[in-house]
Amino acid sequence: MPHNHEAILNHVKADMPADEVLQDLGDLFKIFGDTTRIKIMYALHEDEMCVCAIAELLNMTQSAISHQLKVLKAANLVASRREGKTIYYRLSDDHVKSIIAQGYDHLTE
Amino acid sequence: MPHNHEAILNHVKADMPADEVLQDLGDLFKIFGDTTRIKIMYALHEDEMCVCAIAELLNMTQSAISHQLKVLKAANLVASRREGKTIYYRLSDDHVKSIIAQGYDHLTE
DNA sequence: TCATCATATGAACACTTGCTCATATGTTCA
DNA sequence: TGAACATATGAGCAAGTGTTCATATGATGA
Repeated sequence: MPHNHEAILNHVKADMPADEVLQDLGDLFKIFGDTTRIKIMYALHEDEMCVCAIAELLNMTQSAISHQLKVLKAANLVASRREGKTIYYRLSDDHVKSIIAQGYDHLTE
Repeated sequence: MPHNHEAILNHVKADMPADEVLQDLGDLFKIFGDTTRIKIMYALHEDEMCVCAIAELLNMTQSAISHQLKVLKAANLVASRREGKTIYYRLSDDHVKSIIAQGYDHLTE
């Protein structure tokens, strides 16, 4: 007969967050899981930047950057302000920096 | 004429990690960007578990779990030990917990 | 109001990804 | 050695994702 895990399962189940929370967590990290978005967030690390500057920095299309900024904004990872024709993007809070830093730590060990 | 970003670009470029590092960072977070893997890591949060227990907990195929454990192991996020026929998996370091915790913080604000 | 710059958006396509199914590997015990 | 259990693996497929291309929206200044 297959072995039994009743004890462990009951214990772990009790500590498990709701499915919805875990789904949201996955969705959040999915956003960090793309090099272009990582680069954008890194670029905004110290200062705000306009869309075309980011595009020039990453040597990518304005459209591609704009699409990604939309994703980042929807996840509350970046915020923006308009100044004339130009729109400046910045990181919306410090979690971005901490998350990336933790990831970096894991890599460099 | 389009506006100029020379100053900002030079500044940001200097602080930008190598492309390879950013690629690795993206690849790492990509692994956190899946609900099944998040659940597995959460399940291992406190204690090691064998494959079939995880499968039972998540109500998923043994094969599906095994495939994901392989991904997690390749990224050094989990480690395993054999005990007879059973193989127990555990988190390989504390970064997993910190990364998930940071993500959780971002969500609950 | 018209031309130009800055950004956003939608459709389409190539590429990736996670699961399933079938099967292989590895271990134990009789 | 063979049967049963635990896990791993490979191929295949449906669903998701990031970029491009064309075009739309919005703002400025002449």
